[in-house]
Amino acid sequence: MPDRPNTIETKRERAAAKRRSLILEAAMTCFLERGYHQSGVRDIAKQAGISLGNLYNHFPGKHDVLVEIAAIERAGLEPILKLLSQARPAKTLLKQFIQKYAAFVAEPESVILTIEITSEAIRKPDIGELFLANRNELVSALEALIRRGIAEGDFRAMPDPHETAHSIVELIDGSAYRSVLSEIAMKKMLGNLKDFIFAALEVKPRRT
Amino acid sequence: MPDRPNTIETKRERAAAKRRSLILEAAMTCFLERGYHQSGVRDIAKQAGISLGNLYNHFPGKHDVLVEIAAIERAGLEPILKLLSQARPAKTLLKQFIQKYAAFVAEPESVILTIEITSEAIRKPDIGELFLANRNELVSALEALIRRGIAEGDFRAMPDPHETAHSIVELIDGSAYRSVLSEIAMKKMLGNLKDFIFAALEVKPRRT
DNA sequence: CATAAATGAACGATCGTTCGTTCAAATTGG
DNA sequence: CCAATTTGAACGAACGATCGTTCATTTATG
Repeated sequence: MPDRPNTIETKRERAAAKRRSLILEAAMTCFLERGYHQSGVRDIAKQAGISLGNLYNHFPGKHDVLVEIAAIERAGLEPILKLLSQARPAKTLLKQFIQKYAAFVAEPESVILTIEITSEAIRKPDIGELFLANRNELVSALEALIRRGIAEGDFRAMPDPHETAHSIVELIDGSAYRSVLSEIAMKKMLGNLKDFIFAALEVKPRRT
Repeated sequence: MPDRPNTIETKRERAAAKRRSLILEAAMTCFLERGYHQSGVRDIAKQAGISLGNLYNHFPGKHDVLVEIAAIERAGLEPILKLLSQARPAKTLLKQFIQKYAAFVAEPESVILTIEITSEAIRKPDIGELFLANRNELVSALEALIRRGIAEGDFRAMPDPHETAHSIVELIDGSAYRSVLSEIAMKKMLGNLKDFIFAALEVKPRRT
């Protein structure tokens, strides 16, 4: 077989993909350590161990590196989305969701990257849309769980389960931010977080 | 009266103070429009209508301008803190707090500035401390209100009123962010916000 | 050998800050 | 009360550094 263009191409592509992910990891390190605007393209290239010019062979520009990183952040949510779609009791699932999601977003890396991305999202529409897409996917899954919980009598009837799902996510996010910025262990907040959320969701027995 | 040194001095000081607030306002405009790192010192000076060099007669550097702006943001919380210390029923006060605080933090200016300041606070300790000080003052006032509500039988006994106060503030903050970033009117979220918070706080009648 | 990958010098722009200078107003001395 | 002197606000050129990006060139590879 003299010509195997696809095989050859994938070989090259594999190498290129490896370089790309190398650059992305390096960029993530820089953004975490110094912040997006404080990190120069030279810093990223140096961290990745490649030349300045070569970085531009793999990415159109600095902005696109951040976009890709923002997209990667999304991947971390996959197992949590899977959890939400399981067919177990709503209460149990919600409890596990709170734990898992809290543990995920309370990682200092996650908090700092999210803040960095959010502040960039204000003026860069493509990043903003990516951010909202991720969020909506999570909220929709949580909303479905809540609706199921209501139907099964585990949760009270509430005016707008979609908004409630948003509230729950924002509550956990807020706690995660605080745990990182104030250097308080997320573990210490989890108990109260669960108490607060379940108190807001659970059915209230009628007075006789 | 030949010599009135203090009067004269205050005259100068008044002028200087006026310039300072002029610069701060200009800087705020720039930071809102372009973001902190995208705003050059020249932009701020031009916006303020003064020269580049003169700005450095009034502020040691760009960083200090942001610090001052972060401190000013705090002033907006004053009326809300006052509200919380009133001697009215806890439920009524909490309802009013949610409305007022939500209206305040859902201003696009407030959201954008807060994100800008937060992202800077990660790596600038002085800004971080200022941010936390503001937050703690608000949370403590809210905690006192909650404790009063519990004592008066309006709210349920909860494991940690301090954490609950944090949760409430973070919940409103999160909604405010979303209302600005997703361009949804805060008004539309207020109903569900109140429902969620009160469901989490209110006493649950015992089953007979 | 042709093609892609990798390099780092170079570009123009802009960054935050410093500098010497100007000048009007305040203070002092006579 | 006027003249001499001190003060500090205002200015913008200049500094060195760094920014993101481009490009001609070299190196490696299929």
